[in-house]
Amino acid sequence: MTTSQGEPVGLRERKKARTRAAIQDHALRLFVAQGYAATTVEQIAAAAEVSPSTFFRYFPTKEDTVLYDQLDPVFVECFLAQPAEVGPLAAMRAALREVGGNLGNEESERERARQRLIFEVPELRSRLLEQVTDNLKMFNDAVAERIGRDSRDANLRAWTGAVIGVVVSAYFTVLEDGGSVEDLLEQVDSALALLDAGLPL
Amino acid sequence: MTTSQGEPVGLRERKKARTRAAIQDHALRLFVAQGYAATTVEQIAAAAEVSPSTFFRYFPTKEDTVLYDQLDPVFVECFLAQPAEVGPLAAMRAALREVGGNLGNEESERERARQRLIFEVPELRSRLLEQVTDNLKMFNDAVAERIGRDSRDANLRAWTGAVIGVVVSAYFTVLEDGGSVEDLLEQVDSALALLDAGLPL
DNA sequence: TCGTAAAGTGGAAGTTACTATCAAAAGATA
DNA sequence: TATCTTTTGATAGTAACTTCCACTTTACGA
Repeated sequence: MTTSQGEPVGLRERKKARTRAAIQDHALRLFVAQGYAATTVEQIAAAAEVSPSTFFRYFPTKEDTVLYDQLDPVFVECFLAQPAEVGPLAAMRAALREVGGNLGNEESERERARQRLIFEVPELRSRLLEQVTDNLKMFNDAVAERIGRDSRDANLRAWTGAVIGVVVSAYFTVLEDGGSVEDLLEQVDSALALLDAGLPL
Repeated sequence: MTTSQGEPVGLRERKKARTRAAIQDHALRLFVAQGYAATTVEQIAAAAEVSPSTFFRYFPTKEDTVLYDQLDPVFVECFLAQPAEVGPLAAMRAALREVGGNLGNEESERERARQRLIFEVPELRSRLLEQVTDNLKMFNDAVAERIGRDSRDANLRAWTGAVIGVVVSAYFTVLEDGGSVEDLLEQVDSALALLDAGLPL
């Protein structure tokens, strides 16, 4: 009961995926409609037609319904798939464009709502930043391997830190101005270009 | 009932300051002794001999007992006090050295415990990062004024983002290795030196 | 196809962080 | 001393999680 890629797709897995998606969809919908804090887990569970216990089996916390990002693994895969001769910054920018360019209209709108929620609700914002530092570690290791350098190299760590810092800064700037997902990609990309040019002040 | 600086120092204020310090001290002590999650607000309140209601009047959340940083305003003041001809990066490094060099032994030990807690407890970590992005904004504005540039300048924003990113990266690297507060200052400083040198990869 | 193991679900009961309210106590002021 | 303001503690609540157990549904070998 597996695909050619080896992923199991039995009835169980499909049902699980559907339940998970239903919970997340209803959660986002309710959050947008009546606010994050004002929406209880019980309401979400009721809307998704599962019990509260089941809710917590799918999402460890209420926050995770917003933070769970389907696009993230796609981006990572895309980054790693870039040809070896491309520098790490260029590879990142290419991956960004590829993933961002393939967003359907509905997907883009949903993602925008998600980003707004994260930006506006302090608890979500801080959790996002935690994810970012986790990604910093993974990014650092990936780049280390890519350019054949020790992952603990101080130069490298400073550089990856700068990359992430630049991205976050651009990200928040766009969200402050209420920009779209497309604006987000554009601003992040040009900020990375500045970094590539040696951060001329 | 005020000093020559105009700060009120009545019995009330002094008692408040003492209560605040007592709560934070007992909180940190208990967290270190028996773990953050295992310590309840009731226990902290009991140890500090106040009611739980009073606890929440002094610290909006349990997290804040750890996150409240007495050194932060000192650092900001120190940064702003640097002579105008010093570049922003050099000013930052100077402020870092000044504040870090004046730490007493007890203060240093307490700070180390605080940093370890923040690093090890996910909720605290993510809250810290939120603080960092708030500081990013303030830092950006301060630098903008310092060098006479618009605070929304994309170049500037990318640059300040990079600075903060480099600092955070160094910070986490040291904490991962269980370093002291002195190691922390040293690593952050040399990471900033790398940034100053154009982040040679 | 049937029986059994495994996985998923719901319900109930408990813990704890946090909020709101209000009356009593303590400090400031005249 | 008398009064006015600030601070405190007690009480009662809400909601996010956790734990545990009995029940149903799905998977799979015989």
